[in-house]
Amino acid sequence: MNIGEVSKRADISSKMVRRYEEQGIIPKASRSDAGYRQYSENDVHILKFVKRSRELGFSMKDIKQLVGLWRNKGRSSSQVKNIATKHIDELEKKLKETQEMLKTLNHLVKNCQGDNRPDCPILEELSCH
Amino acid sequence: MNIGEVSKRADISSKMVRRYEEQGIIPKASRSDAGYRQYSENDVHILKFVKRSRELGFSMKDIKQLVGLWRNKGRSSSQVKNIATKHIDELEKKLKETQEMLKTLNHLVKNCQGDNRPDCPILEELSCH
DNA sequence: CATAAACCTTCCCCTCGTGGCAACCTCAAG
DNA sequence: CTTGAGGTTGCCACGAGGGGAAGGTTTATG
Repeated sequence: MNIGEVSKRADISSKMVRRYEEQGIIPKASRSDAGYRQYSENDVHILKFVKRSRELGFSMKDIKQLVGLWRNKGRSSSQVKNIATKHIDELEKKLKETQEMLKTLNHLVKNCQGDNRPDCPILEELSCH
Repeated sequence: MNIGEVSKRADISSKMVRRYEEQGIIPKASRSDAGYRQYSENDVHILKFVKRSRELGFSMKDIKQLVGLWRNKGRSSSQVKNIATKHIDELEKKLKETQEMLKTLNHLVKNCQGDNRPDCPILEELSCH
């Protein structure tokens, strides 16, 4: 299987498949006589794992570890849980920050007429704080 | 006022003050004989405006427009409101995405023992989907 | 058989907001 | 006069990609 095929199957751009290989997240692909990367079903499986992990917001650093643990049958589930828990903490922090921003922004927008006049409480707030 | 002073007053690194100037977000500072950038109270004010806008998550592109509108007395508040509303929409989208991730992650972590055994529903989910 | 389209390779630059470092210049105090 | 603090420019890095050039390969078609 060439990179285009594996890319379609895992729904990851060829570009990123090459990059993941560089970063050691997926094993180095063997090459055809012409130097084309060759992939197996197993590679598709790994790439889907990576994709799903990205969808859950894990960083590439985390994913590298997760793939390692996934392939290591002697892992302990606590290692995986630690990575996930740390990630949850970070996401919750971001969530709170975003909620704070939204709270302020919604309040500002509600008080802005949005007409042709220049008076604008949004600019007021941004300038005075 | 030199860049270090204005940087302290607005709580923005000197680096970023120079960068904002490059990007045309703040006016080009005049220079002393030695080539040092010179700032006024007004510049501090603009930089604080930028800082506050960043804290509300606006992009630099948005901020450039906001600063322009702020300084333009002939603006209409609808222009400002449009920028803010678009930003709110984007933040809400991100918020939902983060909440979705957290929902899944919390569910997974709850079902993971986190012990010395290799069995791990987190890896299961990541690999099978 | 030749040619064109589709595919692969590596390499470099762009994003966005920021930090760090190097090399060099200037200013104020001891 | 020297020293240290602070200024100047310029380049490189992050993370997670995207875009595209320049060139080699494969495959289908006239």
